[in-house]
Amino acid sequence: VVSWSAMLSTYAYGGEADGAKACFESMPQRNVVSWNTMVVALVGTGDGAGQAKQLFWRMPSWDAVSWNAALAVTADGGDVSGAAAIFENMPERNATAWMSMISVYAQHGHLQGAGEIFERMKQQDRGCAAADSAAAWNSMVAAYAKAGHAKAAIEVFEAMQVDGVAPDASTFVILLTACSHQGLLEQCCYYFTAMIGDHGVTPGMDHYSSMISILGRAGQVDRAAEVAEAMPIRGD
RNA sequence: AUCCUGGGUU
Repeated sequence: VVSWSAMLSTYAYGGEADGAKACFESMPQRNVVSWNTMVVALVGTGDGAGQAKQLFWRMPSWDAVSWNAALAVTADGGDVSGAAAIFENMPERNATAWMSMISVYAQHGHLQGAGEIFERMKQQDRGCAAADSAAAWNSMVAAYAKAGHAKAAIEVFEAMQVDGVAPDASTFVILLTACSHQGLLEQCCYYFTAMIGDHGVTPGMDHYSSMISILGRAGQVDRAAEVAEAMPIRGD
């Protein structure tokens, strides 16, 4: 079952819905992972969302991954309230569910909804993986960043540290680009430096390219070149 | 083996 499911996900990855279907149907046995993989495989093909939803409801049983997949499919169709309904009716909410729901709201500009989910997560899930993970906070930082509220994003960034959660590499990618979109050049440089010095995060290609593009847009070609020089590896 | 956070382009 594991190898068949692995094969199935290979089809899914390549966007080959037909191959995935054939594979799914010829499997000797299917478990919940196979079903989940198939549901995801259908997404992004023609009327895939509808088919994925149908398949989802035909599943013999669901796990947390299944529900999250259904949530994602619904949200991709732009159906925010539908996604919210699935979220509310999920038997179990893992870290992924919380983060997905936050980002669904954020992507549709519903900052308040995102904030409410975030608060609920912190209350219901404290001590568990979700609320303590940088990723969960990242989705909230990103929510504000996306809305163009760099200042609020920075506040969340600071709040996470007060809560004892260490920002990770992704946090800084979000933060740097949020500042750049707001034209907060000096803040970018500040956080880039702090990231390395105070947080012990090694800058990756993502961070370098953010910095270079920010500096470039600000006309600071010399500083952009300096950053590029400092890269340990050759860039793209 | 399957869902999920985050940037640049859309």
